Amino acid sequence: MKRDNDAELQFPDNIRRTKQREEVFRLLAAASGPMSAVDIYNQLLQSMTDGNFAMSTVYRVLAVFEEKGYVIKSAPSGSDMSYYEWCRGQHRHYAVCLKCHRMIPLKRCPFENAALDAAEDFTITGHKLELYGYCKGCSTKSNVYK
Amino acid sequence: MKRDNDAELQFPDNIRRTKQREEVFRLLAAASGPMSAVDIYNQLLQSMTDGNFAMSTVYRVLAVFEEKGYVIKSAPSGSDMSYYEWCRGQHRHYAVCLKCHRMIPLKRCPFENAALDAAEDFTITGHKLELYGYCKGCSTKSNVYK
DNA sequence: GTGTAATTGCAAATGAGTCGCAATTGCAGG
DNA sequence: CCTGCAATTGCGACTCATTTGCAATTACAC
Repeated sequence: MKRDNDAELQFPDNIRRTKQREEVFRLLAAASGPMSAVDIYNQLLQSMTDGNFAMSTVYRVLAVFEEKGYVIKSAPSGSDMSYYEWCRGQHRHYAVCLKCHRMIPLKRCPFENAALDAAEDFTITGHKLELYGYCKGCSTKSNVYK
Repeated sequence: MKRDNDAELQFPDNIRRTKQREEVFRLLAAASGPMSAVDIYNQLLQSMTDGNFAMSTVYRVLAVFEEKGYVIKSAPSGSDMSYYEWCRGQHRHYAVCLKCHRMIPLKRCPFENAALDAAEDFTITGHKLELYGYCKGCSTKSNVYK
């Protein structure tokens, strides 16, 4: 009965604890899928009746989490903003609904199993794949470019 | 010797011809990969010593091309802007360099051939896959949601 | 407790992309 | 070739997600 991404997520101990960061962590840990910064901000405004929360703080907290490798930032085409997800180990793919923009996690990575039956009840009309890494020039030279 | 995406690209005949559209078409047809609107704008400024070119025109021309299905718009994560590519038939995947952001076309679609050896001389450190389509709710209801 | 560096709130800046509007241009029909 | 009107363009102002400068606040080691 215990899902493997439920209650066992802990606030990372190599990151300075602040109320704001704990709140963002709490939301991301409880979320079923990626959230936008605005999503997070709005939910934060509701749950916090005391201190204020600045939008810029949300972005900065997310940036720290991402930099430390706890959060994955992604920007599905069709949406003009980024989505953030607490990283739970195994890499994930999503089926993005063209209409409501919901991101539905795939049951498994299609590269391991080409069946592509994706999530249940999802009509696939297209897909997008991007590989990341370094091209010949960039993998030999050091990190100079921009 | 004749590459299949070389000289045989024609300006579409179901689109009104203007100097600006022809120029954008010329650039995209000559490009080896996707270009950003800013790329296009800058190259246009150089090659055209006569009339002026507005950034908004570039966006509008690209929008028309995309709407008619001649151009594919994409936004690789890590870059905060969109890239446009003249559509040459078969769908394409790219290896995106994390450093210089160049988009290098894959020799074939990894879904057809899982080898994933990608372009030559490219070190893959990760990949991103997105499926597009409609979730259960959206595929049954009509197009109301935003 | 105290001090200091890290973090935050705020407000202003940025930058890609969009939009309204008046001036220009493509092109169908004479 | 000329005319007229709808489509297209240039311009500048605008939007909106995200970033940044700075002064005030806060976490946490000593």
